[in-house]
Formats: sequence, C-alpha cells, structure tokens
Amino acid sequence: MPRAGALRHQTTPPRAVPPTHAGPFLGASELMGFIISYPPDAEIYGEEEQAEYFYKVVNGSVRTYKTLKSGRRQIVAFHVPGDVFGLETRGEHTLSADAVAESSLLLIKRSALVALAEQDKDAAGRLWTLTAAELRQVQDHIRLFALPARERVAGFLVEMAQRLSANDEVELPMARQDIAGYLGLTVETVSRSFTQLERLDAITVRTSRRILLRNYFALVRLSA
Amino acid sequence: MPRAGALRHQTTPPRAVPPTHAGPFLGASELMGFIISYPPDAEIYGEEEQAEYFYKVVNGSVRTYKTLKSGRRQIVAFHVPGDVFGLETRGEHTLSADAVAESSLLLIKRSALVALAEQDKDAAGRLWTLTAAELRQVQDHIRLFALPARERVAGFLVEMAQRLSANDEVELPMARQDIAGYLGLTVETVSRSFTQLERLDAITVRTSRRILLRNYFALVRLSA
DNA sequence: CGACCATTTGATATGGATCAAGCGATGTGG
DNA sequence: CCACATCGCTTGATCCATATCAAATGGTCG
Repeated sequence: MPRAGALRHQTTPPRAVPPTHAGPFLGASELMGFIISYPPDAEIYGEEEQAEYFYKVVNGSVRTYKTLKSGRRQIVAFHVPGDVFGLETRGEHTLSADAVAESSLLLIKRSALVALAEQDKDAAGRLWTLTAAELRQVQDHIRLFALPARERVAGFLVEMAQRLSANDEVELPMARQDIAGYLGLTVETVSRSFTQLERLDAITVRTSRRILLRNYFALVRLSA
Repeated sequence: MPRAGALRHQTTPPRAVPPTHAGPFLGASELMGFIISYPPDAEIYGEEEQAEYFYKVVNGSVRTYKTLKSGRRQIVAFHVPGDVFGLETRGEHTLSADAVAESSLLLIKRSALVALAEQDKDAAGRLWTLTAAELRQVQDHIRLFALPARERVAGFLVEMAQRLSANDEVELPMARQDIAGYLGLTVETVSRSFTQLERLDAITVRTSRRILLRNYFALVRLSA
C-alpha cells in the first residue's frame, strides 16, 4: 500500500492492476500495481522522502521540482500520460513531485521491480532505458536556458507538441505559472512571449491552454 | 579501435587496459578498454554521431554541451576524474563532448559492455546506477537557473568542491568562459560574482583557477 | 622581454523582473 | 438566473540585474 501521504488525496478507490489504457508497468506485466488519483496540486512525494514506488502517468500530468530557500520552485520536468518517473536508484527522492491537474498514476513497488530486474534482464534494460530517456529530456531542458525568453517558450511548445503527440493544436496541461517555473521566467514574460509568437504568426492562442501551431517550423527555428 | 576523430588528437600511444589509477570500467574488469589522451579543446564526439564508446575520465576534465544555431554553447555537464559519461542507450550521442584541458580517457566499446550487461546483472545494474547518477547531477544543475548570478556561482563552487573532493581549496579545471557557459551567464558576470563572493569573505581567489573556500557554509547557504 | 590571451574592472544599454491595473472566464450565493 | 467575487491571464509602466562594449591588468609562453 502507498504511504499515507499518497492515500491522503485519493479520490477514487485503488484498483488492482492496469485497467484500460494504463498499460503494463515497464512491460513487467507480472508485477502488481495499482492506480491512485490525485487532485490538482496534490503532493505525490517530497524531496528526501523514501522512494517506495515508481510511477507511471495514466492520465493527467505531473511536475517534479526543487524548492529553494527563497520559496521559489524550479520545475525540473513535466510528465504526461505514458511517462514513467520517480525511478530512483537510491532509497530517496531528490525532487518533489505533484499533480498539475487531476491525475491518475500507476504505482508499483520499487523493491519489487528492482528485485525483478535482478533476474529479468529485460526489466533491467527497461529501467536503464527509461532513466536514460529522462536524462536526455533534462539535458534538452537545460539547452533552453541558453535562449532568450521568447525562444524558450517556442522551445517549450515544440517539446510539448512532440510529447503530447499533438497534430497542430496543443492542449497544454499546465498553467502559465508552471511554464514560467519550468523556463526560469515570470508569468508575465511567458504571457508576453505567447503574444509575441502570435504576432510572428507562429501560433494562435485559442484559449490560454489551447495553442494552435500555425508555423511549427518557425517555432523549431526560433528555439534551435 | 576508436574512430578517426578520436585518434586525430591522440598525443600518447593507446595502451592496453587500465593502467595505474584508471580503475576498471564500471567494474567490468574482464572487458578490454584503452586509454586515449586528448589535448585541450579536442573534440571527443559530436552531437548525433554514432555512439561507439563509453568513456571514463582518468585525468583532466571534459565538458558536454549543446550548440545552438546562434553559435552559443550551453554546457550541460563537466566530467572529472572518476566520472563516466557518454552512456547512450540508443545508437547516437545527443550532446557534443570535448576536453576542457589535456585529458586521458578510458574508452570501452559500447557494444561490448551492452552485451555484457545482457548477461551480467551486476554490469546492468551499474549502467543504470551511473545513468541515474548523471540524471541527478543534471537535475541539480537545472536548479541553479532559478538563482541570481552570484548564487549560481556559489552553487557551482559547492558542486565542484564536492566532486573534486577538495579540502578547502578547489582547483578549477576550467576557464571562466566555461563556467559562464555552464551557468548561462557571461564571463564578465562570472568574474564579478567571484569578486563579490570574495568581498563577502566566502572565498579567496588565490589564482583564477585556485579558489580558497573561506566559508563553505556561506556558499551552501547562498545557493540553497 | 614582449605578444597574447584570460581575467578583471568600468561604463552603458537592455531584456526581463517587478509593480500595478485591467480583462475575461469560472463558479457561487442571493 | 444574474450579480459579483475570484482567479488566471494579459497588458502597461518602471526598475534593475545582467549583457554588452570598452579598456586596463596580469599571467603565460615563445
């Protein structure tokens, strides 16, 4: 069972193993897992907590972040449906994680999966592959900090378009404040950047969360 | 044998396997490796090149980075003696790497180590562990971007002090320009930040590369 | 010794932060 | 069902930290 903190926010009863489109955890279909729902802004785990579970986003979205003394948060990554996160090799988390919006996560016991990986080289390989994928993602995130504000936002939209496998319209799962926290900018600057990209005919802001990509390649060029 | 590009810069003949303090690669002492020396600024590999080797720094230091269209480089990580880098799960590199100063690297064939990991669960585990360690490092790097210049530099010094296992004097392996590229600042701002930290009695800049940490905890506090 | 390059310091410019106000969507209570 | 409170987003005005431009200093190597 999950720790108290996880259950604290539960709004639907845990169900036994992968329902519908949750999919197996890391392909380890023989391992039991269960789903928990988290309301918006619910904490999933905190920095330096014991890492008891690995997580897979079934739906909704999750942010991981570091909190600074000043209270400011640097968001390290967003996780969307299909993503696995919280893959700690050591016992404790080095980031905090919480739900951006109402989200369902598939949890699996870390100890069980690590034990499985000891015997099943396929499972071991998947652990490595997933961790490496997250590493690449964070490396790409760092690249954005070499760019000015508008270009960072362009890069962010490109990333989201790819990860949400959007056609030409992206449904952003997070608020401006979260985008700002991810890009190291303020809400105001993010908002102005959207406006600027709109004036460049690169996007149309249909609603604040729904962005029409009118010129995807312009966005790629800007953020390159 | 390494690709032409690697040999291009070789200044000492490759030797068979771990000499002196090079240590085994990932503990896989049964695997052959060889050492190559790279002069300052020599390219080790480029973005999108085939990843034929994994690397361990024997001595010297290495930077990995992404180059932007503008020509600007965002340094993603520094690697110092003992660090392993270039652990790609897929066939190609997603970063460029080059030697910061004259450096000796232990190379091992990716295919050989991956094949070993298929059978030796200990090797597989080490691959995962090392990749996860690099992930944590990059996550910590991102955290710095939430801080103002002086605090970023403080955080950088703390990181270097830890990784170079320094007592109270750090010998920085890289120039100001590289620090700037790592922190998303300009050389001038980095230089001024050193001066400011000196005025705060946190450090003494003995030479530009040799930093005396007069108040380590002040540095930690600043960057927290 | 002298040239070169890295670093530091100084003066000014500017992109993004901050402060402040308005706007629009959403939900709530009368 | 509408009036109004709330919250997230946008826009505007001003400020400031860092970039840029420029020059002086200092260390290194031929």
